[in-house]
This record gives sequence, structure tokens and C-alpha cells, in this order.
Amino acid sequence: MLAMSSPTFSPLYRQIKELLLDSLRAGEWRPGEAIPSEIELATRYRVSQGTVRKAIDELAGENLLVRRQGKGTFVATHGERQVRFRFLRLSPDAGEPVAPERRLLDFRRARAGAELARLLEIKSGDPALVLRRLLVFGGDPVVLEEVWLPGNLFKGLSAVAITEHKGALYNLFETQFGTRMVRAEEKLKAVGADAPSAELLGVAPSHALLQVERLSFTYGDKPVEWRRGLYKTDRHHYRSELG
Amino acid sequence: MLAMSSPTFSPLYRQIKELLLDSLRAGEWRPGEAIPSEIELATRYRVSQGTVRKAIDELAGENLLVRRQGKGTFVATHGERQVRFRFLRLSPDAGEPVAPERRLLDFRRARAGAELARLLEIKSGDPALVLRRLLVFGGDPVVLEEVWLPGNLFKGLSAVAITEHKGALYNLFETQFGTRMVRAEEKLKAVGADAPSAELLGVAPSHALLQVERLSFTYGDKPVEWRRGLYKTDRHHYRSELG
DNA sequence: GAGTGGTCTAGACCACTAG
DNA sequence: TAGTGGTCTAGACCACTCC
Repeated sequence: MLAMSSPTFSPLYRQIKELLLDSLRAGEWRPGEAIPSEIELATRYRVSQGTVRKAIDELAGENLLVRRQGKGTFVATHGERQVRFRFLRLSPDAGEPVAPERRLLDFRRARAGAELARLLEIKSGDPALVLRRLLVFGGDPVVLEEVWLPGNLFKGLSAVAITEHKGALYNLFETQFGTRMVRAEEKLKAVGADAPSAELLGVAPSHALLQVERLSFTYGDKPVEWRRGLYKTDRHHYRSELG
Repeated sequence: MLAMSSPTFSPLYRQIKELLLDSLRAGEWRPGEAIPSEIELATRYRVSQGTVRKAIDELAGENLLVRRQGKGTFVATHGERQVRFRFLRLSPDAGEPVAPERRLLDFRRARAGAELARLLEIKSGDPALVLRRLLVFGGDPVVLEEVWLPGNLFKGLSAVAITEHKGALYNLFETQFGTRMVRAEEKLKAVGADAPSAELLGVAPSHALLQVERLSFTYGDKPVEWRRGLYKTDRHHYRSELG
């Protein structure tokens, strides 16, 4: 277990990290499951426990794994509370965040246009899935969003499956399709509401809305979802942490 | 160097981290300066080098320290390129980010109102400083913002000092006043432009703008700045990373 | 060559969880 | 009580920077 040379030098623990990442990508351990213990991994890869620890440390730092003292190390999942707040950054101006009601407006099969194909790194014309939905907080419609998915990865996804699923979309994706969203990049703009969106969100046309475009990635920075949301920020705001 | 008991258990490296934080707060090492070597710190605190390393690891992870192999460990500073991008999250839709021209519109001494006092954790009526400025990107006014500071921390700050300073405000704060902004929380909303803001940003009244409210903290989560910005997002967007 | 941070090991012991 | 992750140590050696 050594493979180093001057120009391509990569420390042992980083090679171990890559091996663990390979296993995660391959679905060897599914979201929520425990991975082997540090000692077992150290034996398997013929390195010291400390080296395995450092590899796991990095993966835990990237929120791919979760350590639980006395129990083991687990593949991170979107079932956990905190994770949801990491991906839905909208908070009420007053009071505690609550889980929204999700209303599916539309679900259909489509073909990827040039722009979507570029973003999702698939071919123009490849199958795609599109859904539109409304997030309603305490009776108040706050988010209108459109979600685009590569059809090949989410074969069999249906309006019924989405409607019947309790919990976040990302939870459905990882439990039913083995695809875990690991991180995302968002681009925010302020825009004026078009007529249909204004109607759905209960505001006047051209009312200022927060437009959020999101590209989500799974293991290995592979893009697997694109969405565009319109947020009504009259009584909510988008949280951002700088540091 | 041991102080542990069951309920208040804190590992050694975390105690070391607190000691290092104390030194940072006290200004023992100023932004940009090197801190003592790991071996020296290990000797000073009578722990192993590995324990010091772990303490420094965490501080580096929080962007308070920067490690440079072969040279030493340095107190992080707002002079560095990357840091600026961490705090100014506005990017042009097309092309590379560029440094904006900063036009100071207004600078004055004031008193903290109840709301500002609460946010900055000072007393209502305490001295405060307020400045308004415009950030202009390639001739295009894009950001209009108002910055509120506790007067006691930034005694002697003047319009001239701000105008003559090249570089970010945070750079001025840390070099002239020894106060380094370590992290910040932002709340974003979409709002319609009021008449004076619209005028300054070159848009029609009620044009949709991105409102960014920021509370900035120095070491120890002490709030030391509040700002409200209006971003024209016609050709720019706000970047956000979720993970 | 000397000094700094970075990696790796082996071993001891602590804290937490579960049967 | 056994198994897991968490801490701490001491020592060897590597990679990088500067003189």
C-alpha cells in the first residue's frame, strides 16, 4: 500500500479516501448504513488505524459520512433533521422553521435541451424528467419550483411516487434510486413575478421574488439535478453563512 | 496540563485551541503574522506536537489560521484573494469576477437605536458609525449598501481613511483597528427598489433588487458590524454553496 | 543544511453504546 | 463486557521553503 512519486504525490490517507469514495459511489454501503470499523478497514487496506481515521475525517468533514462514538461510522442521509436545513435555506422571519406541505403541480417526461444537457453533463435529446411543485408553509404558498432530472438515473419515478412520499425529495431519491445529493451550487437573483407564478404564489404580477437556480451533485461532483425556484420572501428569508 | 472530569470533559487539544483563540483575541499575533511553530507551542503548553496540530487543524478549518508548509502557520487576513470571494458572493453572469470600484456616498457619526444595539450587543444610545457606499463594476453601479459599526471599536475612522484605502473595508478594519471579521450571517430577500435607491442603481422604481442583510462577527462570535445591501442582479448573481 | 508543516506508525488509554 | 470511535503520545521520516 504505497504509491508515491514526486510529481503525483498523494498521501496514503488520501488514497484510502479515494477507495472509500469508490465504495460509496458503487453503493457498497447504502445511505444510513454503517461502514466497516476503523480497525477492520485498517486491516483490509494494510495501513494503521490513524491513517484510516484521517481519511474518514475528511469524508465526515464533507458530510459524506457521519461518525457516532461507540456505534460506528455511517453513510450520511437526507433523513436527518440538520441536513434538511442545509439544503432548504429558507427561514420564517419570525418563529422556528417548519416542514412545508408539498403540492405537486405537474410531472412529465421530456427531452434535455442543449442548456440542460450541458449542466447535467448528458447529451442533448436524452430523456429527462420535469416536475413543478409548490411548497406551502402553514397555508401560505412560498416556493414555486421546477425540478429537472436525468431520465436514465431516475427511471420509474412517477407522480404517484412523489405524491405518496413523505419527506424531502432528496430522501426519495436516495432511498428509491440510490442517488444521494451530496452538495449543490445555487445562483440567486431578484426578479419580477410573471403572471402565472404571481397567481400561484398569491402576489401581484411583477412583485419582487427571489429566484434560486440550483445544480446538485452526487459523489464525485457528478451533476444529477437542476432546479429553478421562485421564493416569496415577504415573510421568509434565505439564510447564508459566510466564513 | 490536564483538567478533565466527566460532565465538563473537554479534550486537551480543545483546551489548547481555546488558549490559541485567547491569544488571537488579545491580538498577541496580528493578522498576517506567523504564530509560533508547532514544536514551540507543544513545549510551551507541555503537550505533544500532535495535540497542538489537532488544535491548529480546527482553527485552520474555521479559516482563522492558514498553514503554509515549510514556512509556518499564519493568522488569516482579508488581504488574500480567496477570502474576498468568501465575503463578496456576487459574481457576474458572464466572465470572471473583478474587484469593484468603491464610491463612498456618506459617512457620519450616530447613536445606536434599540434594534442595532440588540444586534451588535451594545447599549442603546452608544456611539455608532454609519457609511453608505456604492460598488461599481466596470462603470455599472451594482451594489448600494449601508454599513453600521460600533463607534467604540472604530474610533478615529473617517471618510478620508475609507476613501484613501485601497482594498476591502475588512482589510482596513484589520490593519487599522485590529478587528478581523471572521464569519458572517446573511439574510436575503427580494424587494422592490425605493425611488432614491433606484436612482443610484440606475433602475426603475420598484425594480426587483436583492436585499442582503449581514451581521459580521470577530473572534468569539462577537458581532461587530451590521450592513444592509441592495444588489442589482440584472447581470450579476449571488453565489451560495450548499453541502 | 536547518527549520517548518505533513504523513505514518504503534501502542496505550478514555468515552460511549449496546447486549 | 466487548466493540466502536476519540484522544494522546513519541518517534521516524517526508515535502517544502529559505538561506
